Amino acid sequence: MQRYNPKEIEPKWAKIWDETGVYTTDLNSSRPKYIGMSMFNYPSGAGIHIGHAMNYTISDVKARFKRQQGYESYHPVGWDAFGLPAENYAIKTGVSPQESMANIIPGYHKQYKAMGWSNDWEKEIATHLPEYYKWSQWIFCEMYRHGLVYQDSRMQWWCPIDNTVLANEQVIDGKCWRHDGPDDPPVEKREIKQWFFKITDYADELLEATDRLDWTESVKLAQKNWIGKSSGAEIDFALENSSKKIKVFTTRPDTIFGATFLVLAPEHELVQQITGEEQKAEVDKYVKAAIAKSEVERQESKEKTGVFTGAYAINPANDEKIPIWIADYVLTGYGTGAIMAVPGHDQRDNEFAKKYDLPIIETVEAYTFDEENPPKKGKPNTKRNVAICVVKDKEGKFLTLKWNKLDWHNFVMGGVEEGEELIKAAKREIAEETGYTDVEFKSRMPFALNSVFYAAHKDVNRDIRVDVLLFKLKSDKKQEVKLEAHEDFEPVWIEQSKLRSLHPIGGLDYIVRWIEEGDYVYAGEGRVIDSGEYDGLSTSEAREKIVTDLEKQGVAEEKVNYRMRDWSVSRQRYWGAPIPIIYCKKCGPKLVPDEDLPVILPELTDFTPTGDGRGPLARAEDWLKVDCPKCGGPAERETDTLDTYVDSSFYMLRYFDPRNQEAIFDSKIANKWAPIDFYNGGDHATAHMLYARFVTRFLNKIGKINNPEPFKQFLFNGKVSASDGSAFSKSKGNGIDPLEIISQGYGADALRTYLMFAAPLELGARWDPQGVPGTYRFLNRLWNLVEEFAHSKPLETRDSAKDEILRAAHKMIKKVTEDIEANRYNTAIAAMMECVNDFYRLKVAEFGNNAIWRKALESLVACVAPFAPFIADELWQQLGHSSSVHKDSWPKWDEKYLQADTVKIAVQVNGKLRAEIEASTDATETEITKLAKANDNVKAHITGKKIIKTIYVPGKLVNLVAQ
RNA sequence: GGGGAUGUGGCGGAAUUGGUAGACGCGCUAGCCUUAGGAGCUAGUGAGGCAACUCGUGUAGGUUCAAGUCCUAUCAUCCCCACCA
Repeated sequence: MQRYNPKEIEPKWAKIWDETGVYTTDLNSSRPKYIGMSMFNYPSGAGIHIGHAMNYTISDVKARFKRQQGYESYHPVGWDAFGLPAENYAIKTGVSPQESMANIIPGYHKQYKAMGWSNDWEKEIATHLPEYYKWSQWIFCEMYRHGLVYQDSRMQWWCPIDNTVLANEQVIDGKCWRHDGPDDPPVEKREIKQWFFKITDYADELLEATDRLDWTESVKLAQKNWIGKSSGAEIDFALENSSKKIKVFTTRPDTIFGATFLVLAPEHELVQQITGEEQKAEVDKYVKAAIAKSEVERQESKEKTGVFTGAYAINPANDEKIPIWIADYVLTGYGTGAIMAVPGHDQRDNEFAKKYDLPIIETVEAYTFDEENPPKKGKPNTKRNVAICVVKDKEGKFLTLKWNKLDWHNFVMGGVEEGEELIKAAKREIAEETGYTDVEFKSRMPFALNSVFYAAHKDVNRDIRVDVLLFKLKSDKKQEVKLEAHEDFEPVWIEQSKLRSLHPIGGLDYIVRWIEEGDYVYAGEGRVIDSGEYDGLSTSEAREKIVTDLEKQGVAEEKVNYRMRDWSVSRQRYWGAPIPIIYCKKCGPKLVPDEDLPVILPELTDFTPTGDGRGPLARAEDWLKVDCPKCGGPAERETDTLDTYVDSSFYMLRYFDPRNQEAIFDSKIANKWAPIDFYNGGDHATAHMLYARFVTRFLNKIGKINNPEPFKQFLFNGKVSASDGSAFSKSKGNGIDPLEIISQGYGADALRTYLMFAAPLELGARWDPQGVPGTYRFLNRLWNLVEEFAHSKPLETRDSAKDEILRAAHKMIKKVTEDIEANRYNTAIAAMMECVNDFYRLKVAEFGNNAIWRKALESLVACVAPFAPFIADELWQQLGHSSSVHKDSWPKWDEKYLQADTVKIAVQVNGKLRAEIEASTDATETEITKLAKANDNVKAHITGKKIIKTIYVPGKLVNLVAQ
């Protein structure tokens, strides 16, 4: 018998797999296809880390599982080779990125193979090779030809260290993603001319299709938020004494009667024109300061600031004259860069109005609904005004009424008579019901509550309007309380913290929030008031009607806005695909003709950015000078390179046809292989995924591919964290090197199995130094089991434990098959461990070379194979196979073996477990109940009691309800 | 501020439709065995109690014959977005 020695068998099998090409995919195979992959790797000098080990093992297990099931399974591999780290390394050391990639990537080959990942190396891709980035450039051209590319000057994030433009997502907490240390400077803004992809043209369809994706829910949500669709209207506000107008975007046109001022972003184009002489100095100062500030600094100061322009606009809804302010809480890049401020129903406008003493008008009342007593159809409606009287004493306690026989405990409240003044009515109620007479009115909740409900005692629908008033108890002075016969209640003072436990009337939540927070801007839906002809409408009705009416006057239109901006693809850097554009003085910017693609990135010796906004490519003078493709005159190439997200937005499709020199891919092959069946990763869940979807949709539109979505299933897996729960980081030096774990003697199999076993994939494993030894022990037990079997004597007699062996094996097959399918790898491994334990227990009775044991062990080895491929192939061979376990070996389970003769039934008395009985599988309810009652312990608990109910759950439990 | 997720032994985590809480692994305890190893095998391991039994899934209520699971409130941790009108 041999001992389990991963150090010996793993390199052996890696070599065999390499030589025999087990993982080479036939893209034209007639088998059903399966393609599973993880986000491709950025090659760095450091080699793979534990996070890579996690990510690629997840997709590898999936691909191997399908390969064993008979699919033509494809686990592609590639390198996201362009990007800043290699370039910065070049700046530092003078080693060109081309050279460092050539040094680094072969090292990765060895590491990937040592991890046992079943990649198809024949189809390897790398984004920095001209044969690949030709297609990055081609996509740029194709988008250009379809009107999806434009050039514009924009204020852009600028990293003062790298001297380059940054994308929004590369700015983290106000600093460059690569320089986010405490001593690093914040990012700046600079105006730069750059190329954009019009992804916003696809915003709606990207959003609309998101719901149907089989993706991790949180990622879908992040995509939706990123797109950030909001529907509303653009409304023109005419300027007073001028023909000019200001266009605002709002999602709440229903609140237009509450719009008491306008606010423009400091960068708004009209600011200069409308500012009055008197205000000019101050406005200029404010605008200058706002522009100089980075957006991050603006966000840091939470306090709203702004200045009055001196100009007025006319509210088109009511012709009121309202002042125009500028403030930096209004962003220039969203909507029209101008808003109508509704301080009555918007938190931000409210803060601003309070600070600068601008009028606040409420035009929306809350509408609440009593779900327990919905209005009944056909009953008359009776309207009523009601006051809720919140009385607070000196100790901060609140006066409530508690009914003695009813389930009712709440504030003092009562009807307001016709023509009666609200505060007077409230005081009267307080005095009548509680006796307190010395109360002082403090404030009224800024919006009323409306509710329609069925009042059973009067058999009518009540339509009530509730005002909430706060009073202060000045003294304990009381009058005599004369209660009517049905009024059986008493006043109770309660703490503020107990307010939420009052009887749940509709709107209680608003009232408590108003009491707790002092002021509370109601931004919800409801009923419109003080809005002229629209009074009484619901906010959604008013929204529609107001926009329609304003549209008729030609001053409004419905409008959808997206938070998402167009995709800036220009980078002032060297290490990327050159943007295929030629600038001609005569003809302007022209595309490089397709036949001249790729535009090869020239070799340089100096990689530092020029610092003038142009990238290092400006230094390649020979390369720079070129003839204009249109007029043939002297021209210059674009010196910007493409954002690396462009390269990674289509790589998954390039895998379908990686060597094609004539096209990005052959549509026939792509249509067979798309979409990617399984994709996973622990980063880039928003931007990369959205860009990949955008580009795929584009290729679908131009007829290159049938499926508009690239990824059928996406699993956003968790990261591996250190044993104390913190993240691994270079600076802490607490990283785990997968190759070191392997070379320590545990092997890749034990490492892979541990990573997949430690936690659900979405959660991410926590590194436990004892974890790999644990899965190693499991593999070792499996090894010894098979070895012992292989060396055992033939067992002629029928196996006495046959049924149990088969049941253990088939239970395991079922669980593992279903769990891998559903991405529950941790419980799949647990099932295999359980099976090994079962086999150890069973082999005590009888173990030897017969068909049953052989079959059982074979299925176990096959199920282990996706997780621990090396040991599986070795043991598969031990079991007498000459072909690899990694193809067409997946076992099937048979339900008939899963049935046992007897089942254990739990017996409860009043819901408490009292016994466990064994009954035959086909026993009837009566038989089982009888058996249960016969149990001694059960007897002890039911004697002297009457069994009033028996609940029987077939095959599981009996619950005797005794009294 | 907004949105989302998660709270279960000493630890990582299991638990279809509500139906025996703690699968599996780590750690720990005891015993066995031996080529004395980073080994293997067997048994035990939520808490309290001699026991019957009682308590137990962040906290407080509720629904139910029965709640980790459903409802209400609340606390904590983590992640994402962050003045988007």
